Amino acid sequence: MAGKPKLETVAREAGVSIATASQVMRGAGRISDKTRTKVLKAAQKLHYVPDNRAASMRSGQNREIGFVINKISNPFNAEVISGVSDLLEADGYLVSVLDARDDPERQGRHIDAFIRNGRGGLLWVPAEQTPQKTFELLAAHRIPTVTFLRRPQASGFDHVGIRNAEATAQATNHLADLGHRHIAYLGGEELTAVRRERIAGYQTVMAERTLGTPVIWDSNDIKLAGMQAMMALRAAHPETTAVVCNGDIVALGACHGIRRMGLQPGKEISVVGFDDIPDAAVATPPLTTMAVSPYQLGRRLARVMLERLSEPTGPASVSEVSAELVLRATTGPI
Amino acid sequence: MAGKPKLETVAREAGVSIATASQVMRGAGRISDKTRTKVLKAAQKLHYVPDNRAASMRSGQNREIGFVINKISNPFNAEVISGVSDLLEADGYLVSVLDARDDPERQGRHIDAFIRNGRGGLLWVPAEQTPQKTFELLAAHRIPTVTFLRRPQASGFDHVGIRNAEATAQATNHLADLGHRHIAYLGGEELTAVRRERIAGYQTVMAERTLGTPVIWDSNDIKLAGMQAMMALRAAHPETTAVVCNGDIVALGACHGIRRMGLQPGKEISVVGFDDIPDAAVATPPLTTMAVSPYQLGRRLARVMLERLSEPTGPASVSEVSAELVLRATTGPI
DNA sequence: GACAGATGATATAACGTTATATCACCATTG
DNA sequence: CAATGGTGATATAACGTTATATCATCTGTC
Repeated sequence: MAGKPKLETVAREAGVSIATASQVMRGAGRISDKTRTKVLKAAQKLHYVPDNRAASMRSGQNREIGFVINKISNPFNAEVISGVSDLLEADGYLVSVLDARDDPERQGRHIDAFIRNGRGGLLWVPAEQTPQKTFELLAAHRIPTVTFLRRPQASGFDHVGIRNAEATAQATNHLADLGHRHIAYLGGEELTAVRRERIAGYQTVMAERTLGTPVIWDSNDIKLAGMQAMMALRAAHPETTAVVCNGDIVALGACHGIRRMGLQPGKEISVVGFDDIPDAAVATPPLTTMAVSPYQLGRRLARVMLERLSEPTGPASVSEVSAELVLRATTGPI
Repeated sequence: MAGKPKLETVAREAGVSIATASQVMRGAGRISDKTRTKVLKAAQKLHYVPDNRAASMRSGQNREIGFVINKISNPFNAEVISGVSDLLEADGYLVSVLDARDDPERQGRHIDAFIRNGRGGLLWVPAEQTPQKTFELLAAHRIPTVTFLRRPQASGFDHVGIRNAEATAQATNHLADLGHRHIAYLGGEELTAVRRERIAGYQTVMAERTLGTPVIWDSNDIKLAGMQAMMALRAAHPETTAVVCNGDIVALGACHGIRRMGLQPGKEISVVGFDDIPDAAVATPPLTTMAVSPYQLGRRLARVMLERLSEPTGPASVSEVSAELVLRATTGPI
């Protein structure tokens, strides 16, 4: 029971060469049934666990996939992770998650470590303000990379995302159809790529249907902030009767704020969320929202990665998924 | 711009030996300032990134820490992860998260891959029904391991957890002090180690203060289930005027259920949660709960890991943190 | 029975680092 | 001036795999 058993230990125990033991362990080459079982028995007896570092270094292959994400606690992300790992694990890959918390510096460290360790592929929601350098690094090292949600400011990367503009346009149209004219956009803080797209969809409809002047109101992505922002927005623009929100968390906060003001979400003020997080359906009142199935999105992301891995040199693909309007109780006629 | 630059490429560019380049890169050995800058310049020019696999294989060191967890979306866990990585990253470690989703088989695969890749240390919330084999594997490979929250059924592992029995006893006492006698325990499904401890604390107080007969009611750990469970519990035991919950999510669901029945949380029925997740403070009404700072808990966890890493052979330590009763609006006199 | 072609096993050189030992050189000292 | 000791650089052998080439041995065929 001295040091860890290695291939050599197993080979000696089974009375074969290292090369043979190696071939048995990974089911390659031509090996007779007799020696195969001999080696497997020896490996089992010694509790042999192969060293992936040596293997991946020599073979240039690594079935470890990293997923760099920016808010691990977001239930939407959690579902995406489930979808991603279910599909990739079925193919023998392992997915490990790194939370960059939207800090480009932390993200840089993570990606650096990722390259250092010769991982097999990277799934990545690029942080806002990601320096060009990071993209170049990944390209230079030819790391199979699929960006997610946030379309990178660099070309040559596969991408899976949501049709954001289309979705908020649909939400705004829904509210306009109900008779609302003073519709505000609530949530988000900086002009992230995603938010820019969503705001664009909202503004297009506001202009096309000649509704009230667009109002865009910032809010941090937590419930409490959403509540305060809703109250401040209403104070500044009392004519507002509906809000399109940047996300469900803010939307739920907004509903809370509406009740705080003695009004009812879906009556005096209508609210549409985005994401359809689990809480949306059980909130009081249940939230009308733009839904994309995060689990399915995760599976799509995994599928794109598998394609990239099997065809490392093919052209970059971009696939975008439509969101669906889920009608619940927070929207109603004016 | 052919293959990836390696130490040899850098050394040649700088006109020194590989050994010298290696020493410069990791700041070891005796190197003159002149050659140091020469090598660093060459490395920068070539965009050299060291290969950690080779380094860790040779040196036997790896500053990658894995965190195997069971519900990545739980905001409590997310905060723990923040605390853990903040502390460990400051020491040059990298934390990657694997979600086992309480499936011992998936967990086994993750830990297996972890060992294969020779990671530096493991932070681990053992899944329920973790086979003894998994513990033995970790012990045999001498992986620095710290278990978290769930005390393992094996000895020799460092552990960081919460004083569960003490906490639920405090919650129950609080309700009893307010005059409640028929207090139920709501939430959880199987007799997990954590839940067993919490129920024990509840039962002890129920017996010591000769309150009503203890009622334990199962519920899945999602809001909707908590709501339904509360309504079913009340139907079966109409005398119940207070519930101690297994977690905040169930507690929030329970409050929802109470309102559904036309009653008010904190008036007709009191509710105490557990965890103090962000939503607890902003719910209507704000939730009384047993709080442990997950961020601080994460830092504690990281500190124990650092100690273990610096002292691989020391005796196993167990440290448990007390929870604190946070009074909000869901508890009141009978 | 000589030869081709399978079949099964093996020797050996990588993969890219780091640790150890060694070496050349120069300055100091008695 | 020989002996000592410090400084800066290097050669070399690991670390544990896998890929390639090679080598016996056996089977069947003419």
